[in-house]
Amino acid sequence: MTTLEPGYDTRSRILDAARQLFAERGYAATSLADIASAVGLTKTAVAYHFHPKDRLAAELLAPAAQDIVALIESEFDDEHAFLEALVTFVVRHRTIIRLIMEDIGGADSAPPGSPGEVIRAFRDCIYARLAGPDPGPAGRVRAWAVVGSLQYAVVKTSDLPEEVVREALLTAASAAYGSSA
Amino acid sequence: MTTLEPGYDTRSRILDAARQLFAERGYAATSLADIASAVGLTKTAVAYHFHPKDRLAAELLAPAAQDIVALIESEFDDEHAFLEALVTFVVRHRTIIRLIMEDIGGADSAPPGSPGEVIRAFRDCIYARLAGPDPGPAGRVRAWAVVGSLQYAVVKTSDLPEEVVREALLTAASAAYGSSA
DNA sequence: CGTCGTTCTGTACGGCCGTACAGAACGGTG
DNA sequence: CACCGTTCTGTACGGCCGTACAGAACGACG
Repeated sequence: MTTLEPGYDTRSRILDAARQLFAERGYAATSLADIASAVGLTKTAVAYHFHPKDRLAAELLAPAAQDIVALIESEFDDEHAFLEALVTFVVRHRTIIRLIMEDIGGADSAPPGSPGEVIRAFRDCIYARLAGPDPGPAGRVRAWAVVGSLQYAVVKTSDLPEEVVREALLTAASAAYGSSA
Repeated sequence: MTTLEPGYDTRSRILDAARQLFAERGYAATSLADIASAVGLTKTAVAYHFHPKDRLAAELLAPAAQDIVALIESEFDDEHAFLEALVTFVVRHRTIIRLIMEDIGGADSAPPGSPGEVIRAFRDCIYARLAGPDPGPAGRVRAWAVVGSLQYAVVKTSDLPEEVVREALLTAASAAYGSSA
């Protein structure tokens, strides 16, 4: 490990390939062999670096962790301020947003304390803030519509520059969010 | 088959269970054994009624087929009229909308002429109409946001009455869609 | 009663998955 | 040179998946 350039490290190359494949096909639909062939290795080589498959997801999710806790612990005076922070978060971590929104923690209950548990709590918290306390049917529909718009828009436009997506998404989401009145 | 009550037919019970499980977990994540245990049968019994697993999806998708072709072939003078028709379609077939939007036809290319091919063409057509001809970055983001809001809102509020969801969703989606100006 | 079609069970197969483990290649260090 | 940790290969295992096939149960029909 004389050359410490992180971009050419095998671990980093695996992480990059995994991030892209997870974003395209989802976590469960991407096998270790898929990732391995994308990097030019065997699946056992990938498994050597990331022992359970979960570690791959965990390592990809790690950079977003602080932003997650910042998002759920901060208080926002304006509802629009929260939405803006949420959009910023989603756009910044758009390459792994599918892992957060869909893949990690499906119907099966992960053991308590696992990353899946944390992610689910995060999602519930986001939804609760969007829907507000004791939401009516229209409020529920509206909150889920905002969540869906964030995820889809961000995942399907990964080729666009971050700032462009952020701007357009903020406009669309805040319009949908404020459509109750 | 003396008693022709369709509600108590085994085929119908399998279809109902499959529709619910597909909506909750997705197509690929639901095994024949899951469906079988939900109905109280073995997976081979389910496979007897629906020989390839695809037929299950095909049979669930069939009722929406005419609405699909009606939606992509009709001309709408107003953009808002198209959006209203789209919302109506999505809400009416909300129990299978996940199959259409996500599951059928992922990255792997289905053989031409298969249901997956038709579904993908349908999705592309919907997106093209939402995004308009030669869409800019903001237009792309906005179109995908609308698609995502439709799917999420409809899937996550399956317990609410259809008309309520339709009303609220139409408001939210049209607000997001018309947010360009 | 004998035969048939329908419906379901039991068993088994091949394929893909994640994982485990032994060992080869190789540069660094004594 | 001898030793060692790191990195990767090859092989193999168990588990779950969809599927195939033989046969039991059973009502319908002659």
